[in-house]
Amino acid sequence: MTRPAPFHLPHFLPYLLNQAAEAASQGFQEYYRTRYGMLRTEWRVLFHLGCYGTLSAKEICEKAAIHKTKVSRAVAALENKRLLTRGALAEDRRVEQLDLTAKGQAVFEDLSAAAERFEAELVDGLAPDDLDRLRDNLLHLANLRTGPR
Amino acid sequence: MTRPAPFHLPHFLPYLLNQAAEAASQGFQEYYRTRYGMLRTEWRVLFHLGCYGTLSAKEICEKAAIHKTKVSRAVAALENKRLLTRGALAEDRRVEQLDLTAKGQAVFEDLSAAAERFEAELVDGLAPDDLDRLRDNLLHLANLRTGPR
DNA sequence: TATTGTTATACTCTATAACTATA
DNA sequence: TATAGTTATAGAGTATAACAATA
Repeated sequence: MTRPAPFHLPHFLPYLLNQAAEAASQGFQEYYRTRYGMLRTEWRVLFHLGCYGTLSAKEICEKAAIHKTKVSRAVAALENKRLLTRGALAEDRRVEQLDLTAKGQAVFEDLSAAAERFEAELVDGLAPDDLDRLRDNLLHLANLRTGPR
Repeated sequence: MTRPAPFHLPHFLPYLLNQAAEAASQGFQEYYRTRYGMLRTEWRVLFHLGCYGTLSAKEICEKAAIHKTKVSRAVAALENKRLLTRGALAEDRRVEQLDLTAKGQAVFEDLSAAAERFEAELVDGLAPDDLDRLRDNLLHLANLRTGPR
């Protein structure tokens, strides 16, 4: 009688990645939620503008692999909080140029400093060499599929 | 004038982990959803019973770090699909022993074979040595926090 | 009183289709 | 016709509190 090789759940990459992602996001999530009442897509949009400067919604969609409906709602929420402004683009009036306000910039700076602190905690137990490889490998996995989100 | 070090979003571990986890889960998720109409917590519960044998709901909660309300609903769904049975425990009648039915076992075997195939695709571009380290590092990150879920 | 498990509820997240306006 | 962005809606995921039954 043949028995199938036993499946070892804790080694299954999609499972392991989800557990690690949830654990790693926890602290930062609580920070931006309680401190600024922001949701996940909101901080992501804010960080894209903070890191890359002026962008259109579509450019954020492409860079972050987030669906346009999610970006649209996040932009509206950030606008209500006075963290960004929309500017018209003369050449193409369908496009809106998004920019952080001074307040948005300040929030970005606080959040990115917090992000650095959380990350420092996370990588505390990892060898620097491991960390580089980890990032490379995660990036490789993330890019295996580039679909709508 | 001092400028803060620029924050590099694609290197931020919680972000990178989430992108990788989503991309990696995609294929398998579609498989168990379209083929068996199962949800995320359902396959996780099924796999715990398939991998470890008879368990109580509480034991699944602890092993998988899933909140008891989610496990409760997943167990009810799997029971409706005739994939598991509940048995009373004589010593403590609050506890229910959960076991896969023959059908549940068959589904587990099909899904775990599918999981192996998806994982093989994922790790295709990784050096075997990298993969071991990756698993170790992910496990380390996942265990930094063990909270309710 | 504490524990196992269920139910109710609300909020966040995701996915899709239909829409407006501009091109 | 196609593109940028919005709105509506439903389904999935998460979190919490209140509850029943048993210990």
